[in-house]
Amino acid sequence: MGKENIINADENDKGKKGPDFIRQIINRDLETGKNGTRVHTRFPPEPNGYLHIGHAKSICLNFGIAEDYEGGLYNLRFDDTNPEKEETEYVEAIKEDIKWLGFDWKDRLFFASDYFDKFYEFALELVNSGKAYVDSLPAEEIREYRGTPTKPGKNSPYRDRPIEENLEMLENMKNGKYKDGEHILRAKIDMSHVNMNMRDPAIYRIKNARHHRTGDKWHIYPMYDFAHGYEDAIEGITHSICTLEFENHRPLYDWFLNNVSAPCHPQQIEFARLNLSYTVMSKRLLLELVTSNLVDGWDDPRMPTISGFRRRGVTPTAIRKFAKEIGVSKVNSLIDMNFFYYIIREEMNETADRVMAVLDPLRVVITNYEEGKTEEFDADNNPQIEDGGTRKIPFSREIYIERDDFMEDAPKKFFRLAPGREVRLKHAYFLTCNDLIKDKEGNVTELHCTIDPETRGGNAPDGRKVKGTIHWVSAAHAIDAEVRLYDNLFTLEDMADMEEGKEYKDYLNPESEIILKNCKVEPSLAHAVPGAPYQFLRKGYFSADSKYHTREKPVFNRVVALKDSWAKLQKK
RNA sequence: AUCCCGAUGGUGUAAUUGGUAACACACCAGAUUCUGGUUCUGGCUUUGGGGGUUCAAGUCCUCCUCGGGAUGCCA
Repeated sequence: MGKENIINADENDKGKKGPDFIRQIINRDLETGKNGTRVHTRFPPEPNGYLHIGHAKSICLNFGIAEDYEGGLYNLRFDDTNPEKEETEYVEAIKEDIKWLGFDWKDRLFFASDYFDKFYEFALELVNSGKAYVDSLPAEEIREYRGTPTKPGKNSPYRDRPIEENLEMLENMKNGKYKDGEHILRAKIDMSHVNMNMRDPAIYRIKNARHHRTGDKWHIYPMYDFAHGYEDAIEGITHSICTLEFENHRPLYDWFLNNVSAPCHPQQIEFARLNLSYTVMSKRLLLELVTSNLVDGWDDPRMPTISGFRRRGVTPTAIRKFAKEIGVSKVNSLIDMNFFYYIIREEMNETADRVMAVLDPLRVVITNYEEGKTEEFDADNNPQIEDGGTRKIPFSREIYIERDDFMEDAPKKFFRLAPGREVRLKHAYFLTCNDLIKDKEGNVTELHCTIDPETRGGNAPDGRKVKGTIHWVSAAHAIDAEVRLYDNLFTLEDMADMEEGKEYKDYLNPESEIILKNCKVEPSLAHAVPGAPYQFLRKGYFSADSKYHTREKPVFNRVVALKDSWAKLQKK
């Protein structure tokens, strides 16, 4: 049974890639029967901020692993051991984001605070076996006593406090008899250990603070290192997957489990957290962006948060695909944001309905088209899908085209509209520009063009070709819309490379959000709902903004631009 | 400085665990196209350095170099 459960390259990834190093470890454990046939993981967020794409990687890893193995289980556990930083608001937001990603933890929602009583029993065990003591040194002195990586620390004068006294003081700590920081419970390990984490680490600190779930019951709160392994053990976690910065803490994780009567001993495995170019993944910085109103909340479409990407129009499947494709390793790496954009495009190319929207309108009068006349064309919704269906597009004498689809002095390589040149209006007619009208400043304000009636539907009976096809909307039928173009939040590829003396705000991209208020979109977009992807033909993938979009005042966000080889050519 | 971890093309991840270094992205060139999108074809570039074991090393050993982490009563 366990053997059949083992993931190999063939079934996991169509023979392309072998299992990642974590799944290899699990495969081995299954072979040796280390945990029987069980595979049980968890995602343990601290409810002190919103989830970002880096958390999504971790969720997809942890929960994805459990889903991969027959009978695998995964828990959602809030690691709420620090009452001063955590809030219920975040708990709800985190649950919503994970659900949206498509994971269902069923009845396995837990809180570290549910285990506070058990933690206390474990602490008593440690005290009773002489492996923990109450220290009364002030924080600064504890720091001094700890030494440095090159100099060993020295024992606290309170290190050999009698067990009975420790017990009594711990009880008093618990009951709120002391002020914050007055005493601390520490593990008695080794003050000269080469691993600083092992130099008598803190177990309980006094915080006379109200906890979002346990209220005023506790006056002491457990430290991460002490609590985390117990949380895992209590839940029967088999593989406790965390990020690289906890590698130095693994000996501690194991020490705490080894020195009490823990129900089992999960294995901690570390992987490299996600770094994405042109953005930051630090909760502190993201919180700062929000509180200083540099962005429009945690779900600003420029934010690398799950809720930000959701509002922008990214789909959960794209995020999951991304998480899978970037892989897992122990190397600190920087993923190119363009790779994420590629994943989004790859999906939306298949799923997004094509529509026409003119972002920067230029009026075109078709001088040989009857005034007041309207006709309709059938337009395919998605050429990638066989039965993608069609919709009607109205056409009339005055239309809008994209301003940069016209050039007065056009180079040879420019395949779009220019005086005397002919292009195709997508789905409609061939169009030739005859005249242009300018304002006093010399800006082109209107084009006078003619269509070839013979080319109705988009093809010429005489077989002549046009180099360019452009999109358009009928002026009389267009819907006014606001369109927001989003781009990278920061201008620096690797935000870890910030120059000294500068702060991350110095690298904010002023063009990360461009709001266009005079856009003209085709009538079918009247039914757009947030989350549904559209391809604005030749422009990019867009979705209605979940915060501001209304039927009366449409607002569309650009999820990602289309590849643009003309723009690339121009740069040369 | 000490300890821990890591190093495979421009980027990210593989390599049947000692047996032809591959997949994707990016980039370049061309073809196709009623989206300068998509699709297709071709090209480019890789095992950080020295030494060793072996018939055979990206993989094992050793030294070096470089990068990251660790000196919270944060997680």
